[in-house]
Amino acid sequence: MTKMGPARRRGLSTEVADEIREAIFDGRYAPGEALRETELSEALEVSRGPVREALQKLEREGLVHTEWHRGATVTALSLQDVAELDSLRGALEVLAVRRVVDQATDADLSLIEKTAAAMDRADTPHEMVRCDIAFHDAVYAAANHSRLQQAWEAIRSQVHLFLITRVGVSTDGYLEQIREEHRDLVAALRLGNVDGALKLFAEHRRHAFDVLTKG
Amino acid sequence: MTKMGPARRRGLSTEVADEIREAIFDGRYAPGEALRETELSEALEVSRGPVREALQKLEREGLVHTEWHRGATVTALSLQDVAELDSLRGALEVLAVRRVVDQATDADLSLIEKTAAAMDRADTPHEMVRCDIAFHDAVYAAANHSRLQQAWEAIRSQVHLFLITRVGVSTDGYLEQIREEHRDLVAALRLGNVDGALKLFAEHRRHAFDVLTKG
DNA sequence: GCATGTAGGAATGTTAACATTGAGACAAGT
DNA sequence: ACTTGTCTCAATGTTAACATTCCTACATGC
Repeated sequence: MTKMGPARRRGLSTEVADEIREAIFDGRYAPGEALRETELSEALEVSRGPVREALQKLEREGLVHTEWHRGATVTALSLQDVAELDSLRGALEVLAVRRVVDQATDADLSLIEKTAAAMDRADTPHEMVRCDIAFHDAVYAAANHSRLQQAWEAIRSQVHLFLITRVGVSTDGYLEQIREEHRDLVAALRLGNVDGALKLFAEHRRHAFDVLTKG
Repeated sequence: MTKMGPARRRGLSTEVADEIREAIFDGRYAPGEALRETELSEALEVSRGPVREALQKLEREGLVHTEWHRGATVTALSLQDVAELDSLRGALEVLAVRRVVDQATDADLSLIEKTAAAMDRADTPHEMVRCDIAFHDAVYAAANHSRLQQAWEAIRSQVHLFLITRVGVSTDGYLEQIREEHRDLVAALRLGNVDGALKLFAEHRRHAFDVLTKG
């Protein structure tokens, strides 16, 4: 255990980015909609400088798309986009799971377990999506690989967006099924069985992906 | 063949980023050195706005590291950093090679071949590094996967940096050896043998990595 | 009617001035 | 000698005004 963590300031652009990101996840900005700098700067009561930096940050998360002198629009994921997310996520998770099984500490695994347990207290699909993402965050954190984590963060928000759209076609037993899946994932990681864990993670992704292609 | 490509403007920040990137690769800024906004804006004769955006862009490439109110410094790669680059690159290349073998067009393969052939005209190690990077660029481009390409771009400059440092410990037959390796890689992709190609790419990475750990 | 040309306006790109922060130097106290 | 407090100043964070670009609507010509 470290006695203290870093106490760095965050800056306005970071907070602005957080605000906008939440607004998008809440549906206050729909996919394809324009994010005007002037509008945002007035609403958040900051100048356009930090807003521009925030939009750049969101662009590198793939949440918005910007073009020269045309401003930013909320990303609208096509079927091909979702397929790309699925395959890239697969490549990253293989590495992540391998490292977790190989070298994760008991404290790391406990943290992952905690995020899985938090799903029991989620009663809305939106809450569940947050927990799902938090779970994978914990897995990548346990992998102890800063660049891998960075690569995950570059698609994290897009996966979040995708999972939210999936909520629209979710069935009744959906919440409980997700909870069970994650319990299995944790168990596999605890056991240290690489192949088994990889298989379960692959199935987990497949379930998420299939719902969209079939629905 | 497309008759015309997009004709988009680039903006100052993009050009500033290019300038700084080249300066770093040329060694005009050493790893660990500070990149002052005021200094850059005066040297490039632009205001600090575009410089800030450029530095943000370079940060997402991992070429510089910035902290709150402390400015940007050129990334200094530790041994662990290089190990991270190696493993992440491996995960990405597996996906890339699979897709290239599966679905690359003949035109794509020709482009890859061209970059490998360009190595014959490279006589300095620095030139060779450029060609090496260009080769892998072509592979990722042929994979036809925008997010995979983006993930590669997030570590591309760091790999470039790493390969440049390797130049310092290169032996005599180094240039010709690299050329031969890439000829083999192209041949494997042409043949469409996934496992063979994957193995060769893994060896290629291993060669680069070993030189540093042993040297 | 369709294509082309041309203002008008709104949004982004860029700049320069102002505000805030942090690192180093130096002095005083213990 | 080592710590602690203060000061200074240079660099970054933020702001608001200015310049440029693009989209829209309307007019013009065929």
